[in-house]
Amino acid sequence: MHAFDVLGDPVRRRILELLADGEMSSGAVSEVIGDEFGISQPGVSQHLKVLRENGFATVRPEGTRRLYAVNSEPLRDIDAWLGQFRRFWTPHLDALATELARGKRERRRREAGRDKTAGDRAENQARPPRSKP
Amino acid sequence: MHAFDVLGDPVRRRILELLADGEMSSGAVSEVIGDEFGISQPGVSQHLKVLRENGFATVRPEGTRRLYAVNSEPLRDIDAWLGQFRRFWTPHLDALATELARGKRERRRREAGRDKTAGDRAENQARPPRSKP
DNA sequence: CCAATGTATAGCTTCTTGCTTATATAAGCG
DNA sequence: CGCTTATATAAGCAAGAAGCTATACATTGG
Repeated sequence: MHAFDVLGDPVRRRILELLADGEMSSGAVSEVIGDEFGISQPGVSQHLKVLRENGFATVRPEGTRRLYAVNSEPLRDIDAWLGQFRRFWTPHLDALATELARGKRERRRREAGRDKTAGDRAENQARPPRSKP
Repeated sequence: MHAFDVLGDPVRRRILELLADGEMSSGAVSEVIGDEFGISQPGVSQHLKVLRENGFATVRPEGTRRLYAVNSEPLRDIDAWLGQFRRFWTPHLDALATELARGKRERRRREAGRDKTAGDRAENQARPPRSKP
């Protein structure tokens, strides 16, 4: 199962949010999730299993309980994947300068007289700014 | 459909990667994807529809073709959600200092003599570093 | 050892999704 | 115009995922 599939489920996302505040027992998670989403203990347990098996969470037995905690590695992978798009909303300063000086004007010219469509969006024309100019 | 579900599919992720290099016609995308994943033109078209309807891509008709481009907003949303976990792998400097001075030693003491288990992972004990100490 | 508590697994059902083939729409060209 | 090319939609099917109930396993306290 791919990392993105794991995060595709709202219950699992919520569980991770809970774990982000520190370790939590399976039971404690079940209670909150059961409350918020109305699903049974086995249901939650299965989600925990998915998180576990895909490296999003680690477990530590403590007596009869099982304490879950976030493991961030897969999240970091996702972050890395996202990295290749990050330039779309955090352009480098020089790229931004180029944008302002050249792109916008040119774009505006092309659009003159047309009605407002999706074509307005910056990334529609944006070529990737070279990383090392 | 949630943003994470959209990215759950490898074909859609790949399409976004293609679009990240600039606009591409539906047909061009279909060709590459069909090649790489062995799926039909309608199959690709449906994926493009999902990307479109969920705001990951915009379309611009040009003659008989349809040019697709990345729209980064939903990606930014994902990036934002990921933000609440980013501290796990990029601790603030002051938090890092605290870590080094206090956490590590304490942790090591607690672990002394135990066998190597999942408990070794930093985030297992990690409480969220206060954002503004 | 037994019962109680905490947690996980099994087996089943239902809903969703990602394909496929076939067909519709739409623009360009002779 | 009608044909071709580019793209989208429709309908149907198969696989997988998420939920449920019932049950098994494990630790602990009496």
